[in-house]
Amino acid sequence: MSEGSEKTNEGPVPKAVVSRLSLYLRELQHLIRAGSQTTSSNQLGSLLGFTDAQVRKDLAYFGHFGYPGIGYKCPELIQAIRKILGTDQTWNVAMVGTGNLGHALLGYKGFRSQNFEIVAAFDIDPNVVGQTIQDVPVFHLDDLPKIVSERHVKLGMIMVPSPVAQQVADQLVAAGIEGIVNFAPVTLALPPEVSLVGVDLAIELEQLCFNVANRKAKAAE
Amino acid sequence: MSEGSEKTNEGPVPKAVVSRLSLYLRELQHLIRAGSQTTSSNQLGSLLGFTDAQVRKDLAYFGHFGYPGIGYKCPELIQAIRKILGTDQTWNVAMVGTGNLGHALLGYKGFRSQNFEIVAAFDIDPNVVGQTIQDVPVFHLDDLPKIVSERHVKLGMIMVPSPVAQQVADQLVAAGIEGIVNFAPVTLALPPEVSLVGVDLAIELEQLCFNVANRKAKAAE
DNA sequence: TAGATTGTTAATCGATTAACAATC
DNA sequence: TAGATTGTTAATCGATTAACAATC
Repeated sequence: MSEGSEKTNEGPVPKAVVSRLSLYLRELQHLIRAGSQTTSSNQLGSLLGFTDAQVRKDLAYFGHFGYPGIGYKCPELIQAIRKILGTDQTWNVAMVGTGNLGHALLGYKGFRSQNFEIVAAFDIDPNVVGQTIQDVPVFHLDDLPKIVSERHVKLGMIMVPSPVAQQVADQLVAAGIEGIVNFAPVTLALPPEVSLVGVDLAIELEQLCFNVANRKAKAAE
Repeated sequence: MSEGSEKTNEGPVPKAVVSRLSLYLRELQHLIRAGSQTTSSNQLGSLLGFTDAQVRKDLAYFGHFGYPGIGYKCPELIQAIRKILGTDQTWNVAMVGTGNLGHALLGYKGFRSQNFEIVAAFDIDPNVVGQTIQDVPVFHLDDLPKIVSERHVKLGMIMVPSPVAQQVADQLVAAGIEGIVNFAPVTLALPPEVSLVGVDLAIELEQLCFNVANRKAKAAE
């Protein structure tokens, strides 16, 4: 087995590389389900629309995972990428806001299968506090610091209305959360040591819009 | 008023520029709500974590929207960006899949406020077909081509389980849809003339994970 | 062996930033 | 006028791709 632990490439890892790593992982999991035990940078790249060189370069940031002449062994590479991303262990997640979207996401199976576990939800509505949604207990927002500390929660998801998103973010940070996924369509100001990913559904549609509206211009180029 | 219609910069517009355009728009809308009638590339950039040069360069792809010595007039720039993105007119959207997540998104207010209207939902479950969810009628998937054509639907959202996502995508394409937001955690193969945006919630958490796990290494750089 | 494929270097390409004349 | 800020060019920086020796 190739020893992949030594990082061959110095310097910070570009954000784009890390996001492709997640795509490689997802694709490898599909390949395994489809019965492939082995793949290549060419196959992996083609499936995702990247060049083979890109795939190899991305992986080379973190070590040597392939076999010249052979390619990559799917289960092995999956394990390697999981370790790089940190998802070889389970991460506890807190969700703040149990409205339509939060409620729905509490039942989403896709998290646990990638080693994320929503261990607590938070709200201020007395009608939901104390309840259980999809086996997840709902606490009052005031209990956030206590639960985060007790359950070693490092990641949080913000599913509250925009006007209160920043204040909820501040509370998450104060409670010791280290990374936040924000679904509210606002820009959050956070200390630099806290990581942030924003998901704005209207913006995703806008991007599509631009492409569709400029489709013909694009085709003509 | 500055005439911003002539594109000053030739060639295709980078994807990153278009996505920042959406952020500028969102920020401008906040500024207006906060009472600002005017802003500058410096202010807009600072709020979002970009340089002022980046903001001006991005806008320069599409025209001259600012006033030297003054800055940008918020309402005017909002209108200009809307026009660039194509969201100065309403886009009809079809949603396929009315499970937890689809159901929740049918009630999401953030779409209409940016000029997107979900005019129809689709499913194959006889228990939901014929119903109305949040004022949106649910049709059988077989009716997709008819409704897409009748209602001039150009955009679709895939909210079905992963195993059927590709086949639903094919049906959307066959029905004449021109852009798709895919929430299923799979890579879709689409003809090049159809635009695709993928939203994978587990991947968003993975990105966070990597940053948190490498937080100390990053801080030391 | 011949064919396939890796890891890595060098070349290319594209995107960001700095700087500044023009403008208000 | 002096101060502020744009649009744009040139310089810098970083990311992608091509190419190939090394390996199986």
